[in-house]
Amino acid sequence: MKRVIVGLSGGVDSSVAAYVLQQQGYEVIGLFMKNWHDDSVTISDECPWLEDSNDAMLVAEKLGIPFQTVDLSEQYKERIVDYMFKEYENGRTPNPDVLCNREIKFDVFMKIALELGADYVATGHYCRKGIINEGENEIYQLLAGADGNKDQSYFLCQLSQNQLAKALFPIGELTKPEVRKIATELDLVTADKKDSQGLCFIGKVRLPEFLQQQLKPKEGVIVEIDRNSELYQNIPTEFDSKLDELEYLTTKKIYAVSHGKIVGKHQGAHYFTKGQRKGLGVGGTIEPLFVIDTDVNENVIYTGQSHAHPGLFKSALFVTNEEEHWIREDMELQPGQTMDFLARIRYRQPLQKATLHKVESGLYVEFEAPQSAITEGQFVAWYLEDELVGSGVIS
RNA sequence: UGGCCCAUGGUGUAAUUGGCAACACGUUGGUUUUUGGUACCGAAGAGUCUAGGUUCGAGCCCUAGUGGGCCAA
Repeated sequence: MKRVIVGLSGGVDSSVAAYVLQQQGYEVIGLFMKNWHDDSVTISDECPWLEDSNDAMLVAEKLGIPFQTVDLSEQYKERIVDYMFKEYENGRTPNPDVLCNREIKFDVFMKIALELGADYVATGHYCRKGIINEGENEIYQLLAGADGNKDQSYFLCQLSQNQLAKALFPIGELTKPEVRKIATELDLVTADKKDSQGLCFIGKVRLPEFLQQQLKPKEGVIVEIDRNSELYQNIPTEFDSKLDELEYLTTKKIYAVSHGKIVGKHQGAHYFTKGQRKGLGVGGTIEPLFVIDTDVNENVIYTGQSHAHPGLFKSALFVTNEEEHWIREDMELQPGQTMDFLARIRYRQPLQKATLHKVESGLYVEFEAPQSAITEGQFVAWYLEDELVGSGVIS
């Protein structure tokens, strides 16, 4: 009998995942990871992890499976929280949950599970795993969950073949309503529990307050750039080569205070991200103001009116070699190669038609339609049909 | 110094040319969402610069003051 260790989070999804594994004939062990215990930055819910671990235990009891708890908060702090601060400090916007899966759940946690004699590690993610038999080898695929509304493959976009080899996603074929129904029929305590939101393990936090632990507030100006600014005029349409065009499309606009007018003040440019609307505190405009760029060196925030402001859109992005990742190693493009994919730059975004251009220095992702708020530090993930083929950090 | 114009919620504007102040943005609460962000729904904010006056009744009219802008010299 194969042994599976399932990461019980204290939510419905992982509860049902454990049950499904049981039904499939695995020897199931539940393991709860505690990754955070500083509730000073969370919003409400005095001690969320305590309640979660208790729920996880009750579910394990109900299913009659062994249950243990591991404390990974030290590793979480080193690998996720520190990374977050570093990225924000550099004016980028990190995606801690993608990293959490790569570094914690499918690395630290997975190693612990394997040491405990597990053959597989399972989680309650809405995604599926496919296997292609290639002679003696198996190639693993990361596929979108059957529930198109909950598909969480994006958050697993940084997994490797080795990690995928040992992973199981028991609820990937189910929809959220089906999962809830099963939990209700089994009378699990988590059946009606609200879906988790916000930072995985930390929960909902007020980000500026959280960041202020390390990034000190610093007053700066907010500048509004007119949508008809000359910065957006005279767009070349002819290029000597495709590479020139891609380079042009991914070049960042260099804004200066003199390009617009000062409309307000902020307490730190690194607390803001591209595409952000709330929190600027600047009123009096006909249409809402969105952040189109932040300059953490000069500590200036550039904004523009309306979600259709030209400063918000770009039709291509670049990923450096170091930050390019292929789940399907066998499909990795070689310099000079080009291929059409479907891509998204944030969770739950409808897939967009895009073309990947591989060059010596990295990878260009060119979208058919211009995308709003392509943000440095976030992940772009590319798909073929419902298979996530690769991903990278936007630079 | 003379002349002209303006003064409304946090911000920008509106109010059938006298009948108890509207809209947008912002703020805030919630919903959606295992990142940031977005989107959606709701709420709270002014009694109209100050002091007088006309009127049944004034943000809208009159007088003075205060503050700001413009032209002239």
